Amino acid sequence: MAKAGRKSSPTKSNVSDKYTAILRSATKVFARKGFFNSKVSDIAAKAGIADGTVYLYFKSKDEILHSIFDRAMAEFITEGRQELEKLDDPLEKLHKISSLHLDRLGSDRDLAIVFQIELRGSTKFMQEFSAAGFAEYLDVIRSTVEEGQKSGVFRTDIKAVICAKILYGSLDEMVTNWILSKRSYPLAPMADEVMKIFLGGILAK
Amino acid sequence: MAKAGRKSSPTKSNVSDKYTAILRSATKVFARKGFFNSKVSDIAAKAGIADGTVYLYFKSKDEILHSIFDRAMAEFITEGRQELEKLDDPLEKLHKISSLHLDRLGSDRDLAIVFQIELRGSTKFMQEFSAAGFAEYLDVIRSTVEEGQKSGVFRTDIKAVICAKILYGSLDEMVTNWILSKRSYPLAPMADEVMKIFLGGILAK
DNA sequence: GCATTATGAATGAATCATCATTCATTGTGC
DNA sequence: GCACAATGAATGATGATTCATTCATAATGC
Repeated sequence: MAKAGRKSSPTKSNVSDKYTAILRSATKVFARKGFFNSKVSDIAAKAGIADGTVYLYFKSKDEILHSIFDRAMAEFITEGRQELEKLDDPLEKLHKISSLHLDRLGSDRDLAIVFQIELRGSTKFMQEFSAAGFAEYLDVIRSTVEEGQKSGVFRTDIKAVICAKILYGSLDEMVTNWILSKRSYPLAPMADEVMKIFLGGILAK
Repeated sequence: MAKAGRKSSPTKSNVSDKYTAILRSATKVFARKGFFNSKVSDIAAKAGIADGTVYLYFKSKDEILHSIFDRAMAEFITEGRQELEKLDDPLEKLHKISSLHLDRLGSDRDLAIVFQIELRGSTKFMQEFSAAGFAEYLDVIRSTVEEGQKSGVFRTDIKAVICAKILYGSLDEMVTNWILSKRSYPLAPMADEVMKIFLGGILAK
């Protein structure tokens, strides 16, 4: 049973069509049931294809999760770097990082769930994740902070690595909370709130 | 084959002995291989008992994970409240929260791994977690911040909930990083670093 | 004290369900 | 009618859970 009639499409398109259909479908299924509770047949069903077809595009269930991550992360980092290059002020850069982070995950709840929850569901993935994109991401923040310290905008009596972890941790927590919350609210605006505190601290002057 | 001779032990002790032995062993196994990749037989083996015995103490593998969490969280919250009652200054309270948080997890790596990684490995657990102790924990932080706002120590132009999430997120990130890092360093001292930034922000004056 | 029986904790082999993965078969475009 | 994509039923492995059985100890009767 095909999803919907599309037989006529003259382009031989569907080659990579199906690839992304599987990724999309898998993201939804993983988000809803968790990686280990998701059956490959669920993914296939939601993508409107047969179980076996999945294996024409992916070597294993694991590889699907990896691909979801690799794609999203690569895209995110690339786009991020581009945006950052346009800016000079380290302060503006940090702002941009925050809003990109929340924008991106805030606009795709399923992807956000896979990132926040499933990707961490095993130390195995975590370590691969950690080795790959994550460290890189933290490093972008860190070096931005250092820039700001050199230029005198930021305090120099604190360690840039710690700052980076704190900012990342704060954003991350915003996302996790947003995912778990029953109320639905826009995530992106939280960037300002986070920055307000991250920059100025919570002490009264 | 019994583990080792112990026939002579006169106390009938072992009743709850085995219960905690299983919990301890499970914490190790879960930490090392992840919940879904851990076999009940691994847990039993490490605890030095037969597979079936596990089911005399726990209804299911799930229940083991739950118990690990329930125990640790209850203990943590109780101890935390006690410590906080001794203090008046909201600022000191936040400090105490941070160091308790990092102390506790920093002194039991396996438990930390289960908390940071495994517990979040499924939205199911996450939501239960969220409903139970986690919300409560966040709330302790939030109300402490509010206290400080009323007494004038903290800025009033920021939302206490956000502050709470930021502090929690920051601590959480410190723990996660510590777990994933190959270098081993003491976690607890990070509390000061976090507080320095959380309180004062990163902007130069 | 000694033999005899009862208890229930502990065992671990067997059961049973669940899926990831494969592959013989069918369909399709050229 | 070929080359290749897609199918989905069958396969095989895995591992949680069960349960008939063992056995150390305790209780009882003498």
